[in-house]
Amino acid sequence: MPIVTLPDGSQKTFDVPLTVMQLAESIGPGLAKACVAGKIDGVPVDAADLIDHDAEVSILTARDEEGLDIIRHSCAHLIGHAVKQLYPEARMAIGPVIDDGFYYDIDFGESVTPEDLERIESRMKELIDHDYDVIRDYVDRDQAMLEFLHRDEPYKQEIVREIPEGESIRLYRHEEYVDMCRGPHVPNTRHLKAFKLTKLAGAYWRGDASKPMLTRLYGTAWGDKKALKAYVKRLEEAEKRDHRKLARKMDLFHLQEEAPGMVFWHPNGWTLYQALEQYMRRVQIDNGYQEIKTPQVVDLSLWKKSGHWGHYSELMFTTESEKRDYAVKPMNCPCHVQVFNQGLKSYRDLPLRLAEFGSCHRNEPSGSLHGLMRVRAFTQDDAHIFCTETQIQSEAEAFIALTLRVYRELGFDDVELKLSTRPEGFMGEPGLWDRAEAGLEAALDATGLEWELQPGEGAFYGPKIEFALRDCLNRVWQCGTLQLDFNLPGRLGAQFVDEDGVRKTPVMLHRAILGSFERFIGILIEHYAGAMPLWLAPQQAVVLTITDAQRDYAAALEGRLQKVGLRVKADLRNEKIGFKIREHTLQKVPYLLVVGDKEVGADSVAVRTRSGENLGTMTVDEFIEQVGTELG
RNA sequence: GCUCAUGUAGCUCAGGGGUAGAGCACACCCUUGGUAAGGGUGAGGUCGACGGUUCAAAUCCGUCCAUGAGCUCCA
Repeated sequence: MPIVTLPDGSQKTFDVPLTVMQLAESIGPGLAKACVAGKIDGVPVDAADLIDHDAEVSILTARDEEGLDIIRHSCAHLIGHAVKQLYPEARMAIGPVIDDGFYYDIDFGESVTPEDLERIESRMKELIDHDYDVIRDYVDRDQAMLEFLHRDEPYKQEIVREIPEGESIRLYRHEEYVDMCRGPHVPNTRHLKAFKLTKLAGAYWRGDASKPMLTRLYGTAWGDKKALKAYVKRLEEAEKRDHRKLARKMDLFHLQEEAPGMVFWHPNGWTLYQALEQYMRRVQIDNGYQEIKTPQVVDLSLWKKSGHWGHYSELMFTTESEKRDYAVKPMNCPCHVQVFNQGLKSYRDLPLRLAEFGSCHRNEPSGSLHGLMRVRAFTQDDAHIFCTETQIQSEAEAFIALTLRVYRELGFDDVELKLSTRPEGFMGEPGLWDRAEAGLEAALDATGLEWELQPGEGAFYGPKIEFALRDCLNRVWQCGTLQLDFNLPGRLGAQFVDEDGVRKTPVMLHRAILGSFERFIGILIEHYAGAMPLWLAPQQAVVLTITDAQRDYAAALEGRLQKVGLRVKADLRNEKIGFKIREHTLQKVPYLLVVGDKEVGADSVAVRTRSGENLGTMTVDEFIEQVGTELG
């Protein structure tokens, strides 16, 4: 006699246990039709699952985020159904849900082309039109193993083997195809009509590069075709923000074959870069950092001593001269320790904060290069803080606060914070790690923001905090970082004389706010879709003449505005004003200053913004004052 | 590094076994026009590189390089 409590608080009493679907039917035929699954006391269940006790039950439909995920998950199974019909030799691995969609990793035993993807999608659509019911079976481990032995599915067998004995396993039958899954899944394929296979790629089995590479088929699925269409449209719009495309349009930088992963900055891009660097320099000076500069090329012996050669020799550029081997620096830390090591340091010198806009080279794997986001030559806004163990906490707190402030000022409120703690085989005494990790946790909690714990992901020499931002396609990129280091100072002989007169080894904090200028600028471009804030815009204003009669006035105005520090150019070309406005609007120049005979006579400009807003006519002094206020 | 795809004019792209095409950009001329593309003429290409097949390769095949998507990696 289950009493069912619905999400709106109403209750229904039934004489006998009933399925979720039967409950939906009792509420209304529309809901039954839309029902993809349910939740009993918060636990997602199949529509075919039984409600046999008093419970809070909700019906999931495509309108619920969870309902959508179920549709996506079922689409993955549908891939399996179609693939096994078309490619009986294919071996199915795993097919989970991801943001906006799903994928399936499959071992086809042959290469798969985009044409195959179309074929598979067509077959999936045919199968959907069967409107067949998805049948769910509960089996034990032996039965599941038998099923996948019969079907010769080695990857599924491997998964079954890892499921604890005695646990009930759910099999989902799609006509002749069977998949194994925690579920829940849709009761019928008619719920899967709004899907699309989007791309195909390679992916290692178990995410392990030493294991076979499988073919991953990606897809997206939605509650209805309208939502699918809107998603595709959204994606297209997002791709227009791609920093590589905008860089070409705005003439910011380029990359070319002869220097893969290394940036050729153009005047516009370098202006933006410089504006950002000046800003960061100011931030560092105001926060107790001292700027230094260290060599690009350093004898290999230092990299051996620091341990980097042992770990990263493959990824380092090397050179040789007069029978000495050198490496192009892949990071700044060992050099900063050299600066610290000059002269005997006292505890009174700590914390000592050394900053460098450090140019580094890493020979990243060719396949990982990605526009400005992943390059081989980059400049970090790097700094190392040498301090005592007791200073770690306050330094970490100050750094996190500073980083979040900088991000806010650059327009980012949505930052992903992660804490990575000790891995297996960590170095140093456990007590030190305990205190350090607790300190970082407390510092993160103090921000009041959500953060993610990544247990075991820290470096062997210390825990770390990461600050990550997202690009136009929602891909996550690590930017800021704070990394504790209990190893390097000792290795490279850094010492200070403590209060008690004893020489001790300082703790070192590696930290960067932007991470690298390259990556951060890439993120900035996509974040603003090229329309940079006034202070970062390569060109802040442009003077547009209507006819040649205003050439002298425009040229003089250009000089006058440059003199007050604005980045301004005059466009004196013999073109129609509409043409010039279009061009500079597309270039995302914040202010377009139109001058015709009327303005010449009144020492004024007609101001239009890149967003198309007409601010009307104002005197040149008024304009200067206005942008001065805006720039702060 | 791995899987798949792509590489043709400065850019965006079409074409495709018989030695190249469009739009925009560029140059020159006309036009002097008040808020998102005025008109005309012209110049511009070893079709990513190197091999192979062929009477003939930009086109077909192979290798390499770069780029894109994803995987792995990222001190």
